[in-house]
Amino acid sequence: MRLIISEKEIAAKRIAQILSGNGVKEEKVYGVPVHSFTNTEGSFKTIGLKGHILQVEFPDEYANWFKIPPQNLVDADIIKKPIEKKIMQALTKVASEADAIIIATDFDREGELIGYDAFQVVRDKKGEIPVERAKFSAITPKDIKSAFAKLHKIDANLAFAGMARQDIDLIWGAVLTRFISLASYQLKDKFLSVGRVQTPTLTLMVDKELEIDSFVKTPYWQIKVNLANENNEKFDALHHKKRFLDEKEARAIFEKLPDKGKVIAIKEALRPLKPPVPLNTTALIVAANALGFTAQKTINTAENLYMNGYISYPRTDNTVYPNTIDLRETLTVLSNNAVFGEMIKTALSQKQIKPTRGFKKTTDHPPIYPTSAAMRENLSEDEWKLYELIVRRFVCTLLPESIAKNMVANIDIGGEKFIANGSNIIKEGWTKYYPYYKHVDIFLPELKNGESVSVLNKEILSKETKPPLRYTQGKLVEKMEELGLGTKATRHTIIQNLITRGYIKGNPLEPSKKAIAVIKTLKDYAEKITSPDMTAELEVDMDGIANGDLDKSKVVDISRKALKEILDILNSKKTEIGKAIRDGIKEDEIVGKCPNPDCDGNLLIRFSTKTKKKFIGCSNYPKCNKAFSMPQNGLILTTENTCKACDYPVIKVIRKGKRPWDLCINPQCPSKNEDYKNYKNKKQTKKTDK
DNA sequence: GCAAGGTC
Repeated sequence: MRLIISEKEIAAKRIAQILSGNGVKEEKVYGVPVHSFTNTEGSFKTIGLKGHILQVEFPDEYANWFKIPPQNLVDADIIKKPIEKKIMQALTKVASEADAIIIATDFDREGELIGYDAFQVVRDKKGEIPVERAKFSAITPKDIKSAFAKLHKIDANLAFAGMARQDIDLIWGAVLTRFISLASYQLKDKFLSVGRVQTPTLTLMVDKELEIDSFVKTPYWQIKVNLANENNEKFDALHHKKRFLDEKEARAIFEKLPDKGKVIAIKEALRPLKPPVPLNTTALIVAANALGFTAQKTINTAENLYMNGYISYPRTDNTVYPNTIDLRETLTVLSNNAVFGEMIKTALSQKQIKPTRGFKKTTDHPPIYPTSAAMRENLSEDEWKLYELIVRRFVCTLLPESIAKNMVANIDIGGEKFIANGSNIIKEGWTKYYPYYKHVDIFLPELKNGESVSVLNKEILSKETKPPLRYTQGKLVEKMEELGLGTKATRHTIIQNLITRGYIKGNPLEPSKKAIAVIKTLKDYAEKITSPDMTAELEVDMDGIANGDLDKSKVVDISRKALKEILDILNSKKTEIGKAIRDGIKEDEIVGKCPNPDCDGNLLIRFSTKTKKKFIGCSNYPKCNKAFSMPQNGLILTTENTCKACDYPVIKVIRKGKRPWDLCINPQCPSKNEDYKNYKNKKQTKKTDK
């Protein structure tokens, strides 16, 4: 029997179905599904992992943050700990009867590592066993059959490249996280995390915030006129000098504008509007973000759709359909839902279907596309919204382009040049079926050269330049991909982590003062960890390991050395760093407006030296002595929200292993407050337990 | 109690 190991259960099942000639038998081994079948090649079993089954860690003796100085972690051993015990047991049990292994994990670097780890686990238990690697980019019969007809060697070097990443991430992450947390006394639930991906990501938002803070608005003026042509069709035009920095100059022109003008030039151009390219994970997050989905919600919803067979695998970098996907067939399947009838008919009526293609062509999976027709009533509202987006996007990648006509007219009014723009779609292709893209139609009548126009109205618009915009989750994911930060499967988690750590909040995302302080000190003393360059350099090294030019342990050792140098500097500045970060944290501790009607103060998180407890008190103390109690444990975050029931400020409580909890600070709040009662009850039962 | 990477 040959054992096929895949990265996930659903793949194990489908591979068995595709390769079996005469049906598949499913059994459970330690609760893990194992699929058996026989074909002309012999007998096989398939088993699915759950991604990584091993995790890198420091040995237990390094667990205590106080006893072990961070620098001791730099050269500490790294062990691999099983994280999926049941799967390990099932894997070794089934493998004990196997005479060969076929690794069929995802066709990317982490897939190679996951497969290699699984192979090692088997070999440790059972001794040498032949191993081969199946490489495929989509779980379609065509792809799977040809992958298993031509098996490859397992690529140990590629797996070693992944291992270098694991080691470096753990060492840098643990050392710097512990250092910065210890230096600022932010411990347990409040620890301050640092990492190769999260810290440069946070830096993006902090830099943006600093740019916004230091932005100086410049006032400017525009002259706008409303005109009518000889047929009395009305339209707007703007003085060709779009921005007057001197109001007097604008006003002087404005005052002497006559009430007649003349068209002096007309330009028309046809502009093709290209249909969108196939969706990968980033593009899906961006598109769904425009519909109000957070990155996490998009991923969760897409996972559900995938698990129910409605869409293809949602974690992919690819934006080019492989030719093993039958596009016409897929369209036909989708037409089972009449909602998409007309759109699909239009797509199918083309003699030749020519899909668009994006810049990224990868081997991991196909782009995200719908795989079966879902009915609205079988999906949740969010699932339907996302599914509809994926269907429309898919069909639009197969539809012809639309064409817009852009017009520019130059108009002379008393010797001053004005410009009128117009745009409208003259041929509807894909845009007709893609409501997420809205072409801005600007009306401009048919004008003739030399035609006279009358000025119906004129105004001076007083405006200011605007600071740069904060990142939305979509824009941030896009930027991360551009900079090579994180992967398709992790970017949304990185953002989510930064939120629960109290580093960022809101929509668009805004960094806390704590985040600004952490990034500032890291930039001063550990610049490397704040820049995407660290990832870029690691990628180069990983390529070197993968193609055999570099040695994994050497790469890790060089990285250790760089970290040591940084840590020496950090240690010499420990006191200043701690103070700077604690000062930042204090600034975050404005809970909200004081509810006392005679008081204009802010509620702040304070510490009572008498009771040795944190509490919420008014900034106008002792004039105002409003005060509230608050939870003593966990990370407490302030929010901009007020209670729906009583309008008092709301705080967020984050504790390990628990859901973030929004808490109204008013003890007499009318909705008060099952959550709060539960919290108190639990605390009491905990005490009595002891 | 540390990271980032998989998957649920």
